[in-house]
Amino acid sequence: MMGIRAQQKEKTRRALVDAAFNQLSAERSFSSLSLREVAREANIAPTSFYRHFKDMNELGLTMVDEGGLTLRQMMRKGRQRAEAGGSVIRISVETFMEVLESNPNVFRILLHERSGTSAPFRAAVAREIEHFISELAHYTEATARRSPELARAQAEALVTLVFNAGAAALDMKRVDRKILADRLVIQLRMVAKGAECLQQKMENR
Amino acid sequence: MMGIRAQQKEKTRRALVDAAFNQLSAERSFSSLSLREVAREANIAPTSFYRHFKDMNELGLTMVDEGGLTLRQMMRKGRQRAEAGGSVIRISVETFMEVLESNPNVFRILLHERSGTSAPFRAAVAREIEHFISELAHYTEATARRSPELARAQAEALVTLVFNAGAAALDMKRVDRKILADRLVIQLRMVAKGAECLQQKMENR
DNA sequence: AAATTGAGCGTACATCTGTGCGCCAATTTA
DNA sequence: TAAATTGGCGCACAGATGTACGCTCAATTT
Repeated sequence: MMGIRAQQKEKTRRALVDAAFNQLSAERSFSSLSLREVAREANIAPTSFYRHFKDMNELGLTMVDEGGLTLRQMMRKGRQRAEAGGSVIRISVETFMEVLESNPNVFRILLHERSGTSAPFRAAVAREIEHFISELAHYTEATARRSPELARAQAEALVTLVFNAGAAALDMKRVDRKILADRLVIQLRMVAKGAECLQQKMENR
Repeated sequence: MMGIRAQQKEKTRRALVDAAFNQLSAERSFSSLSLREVAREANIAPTSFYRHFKDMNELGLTMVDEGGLTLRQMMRKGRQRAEAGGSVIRISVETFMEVLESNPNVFRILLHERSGTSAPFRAAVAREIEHFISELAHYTEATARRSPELARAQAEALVTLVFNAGAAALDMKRVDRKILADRLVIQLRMVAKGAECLQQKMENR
């Protein structure tokens, strides 16, 4: 059991993380947040921030980690739905868009810091996305008898397209998001179909 | 003819733009530059900055415009080379990587501000990239008899993959860039081949 | 030759930032 | 019950930032 003291600490720590997430938006990136702003939003004194995080970077990396968690939950959800049958691509895109919509700021930090100015951040995001890619590559390799290299290239392309669409979808209204999602499905099918063709071509010689 | 006075003005204006470009790096984005830093690097007083730009945003948009110019020059160069024959995809990727290598900071601002926090910036970059996409879509529509919708989706996918690879290539050594470029070529072929298949499928019913 | 213009500078100011220091009060430990 | 720990606070400071204002002086116009 957690002492009343540790509970309170955990509570304000969450308040800090939540405050940071809540300040994110289309026009506000994590790196543009100041320690004081976050502390203000969390209703603590600026100096109290240090009781929880060494600096803003540490807070940010914590947030990226939570993003990774969301990503993995999303994968699980997608896999469950796919088991019920239907177009894997379509189901995956739908799942992605749903999760994106209910956790916009989690994706904001992932998508933005992926190409941000902090090497540790980029590495952390890359690591999370790498999960995605390798899992996908493994799946394709197994179910479609794809060669490892081709499976890898295919998975990368798919993930690139999905995340890119995600970044674009973040600031769209529902209607436009639907159009985007439909186009994304087509693009993913292109990659899948094309990979299949390339695979056959390689086998026939 | 330009008076000696206008010449001098143009000269320090360029100094400002160049100073800003030169400060960009993997760990330094445009939005993290301060007016004073840029002025310092350009060897002018901070307040003199205003003789040339209303604020940092205006400077940034100027830089994005120059980026658009670079992009269009790249397209021309690629088209010329492609006329000589050979794999269009491979030639395009090679051209892209060359231009990327010799103008890293031009691409930095394009690639970063594409998903940045300033709506005007995002719009400006999107406009430049849209050139790319529509030109490519038109080309595919004409030479491969692709339907407009499919051509558009295909072009978008291609451009997404290319620019994404470009962002990743920016901070790589030459060797890794080569590997990346080869994989990119494969991915682009997937899209091209897949689009072809989808097109045929649509026609056969 | 005289008057006007304008690029560039220095000073100044209000505002914001991160963070060191010492205190308090409540919880935890001894 | 006494002592130690620690989350949270206020104060204070140095440094950086954007920008308003007014000056200078060379180029340009009249």
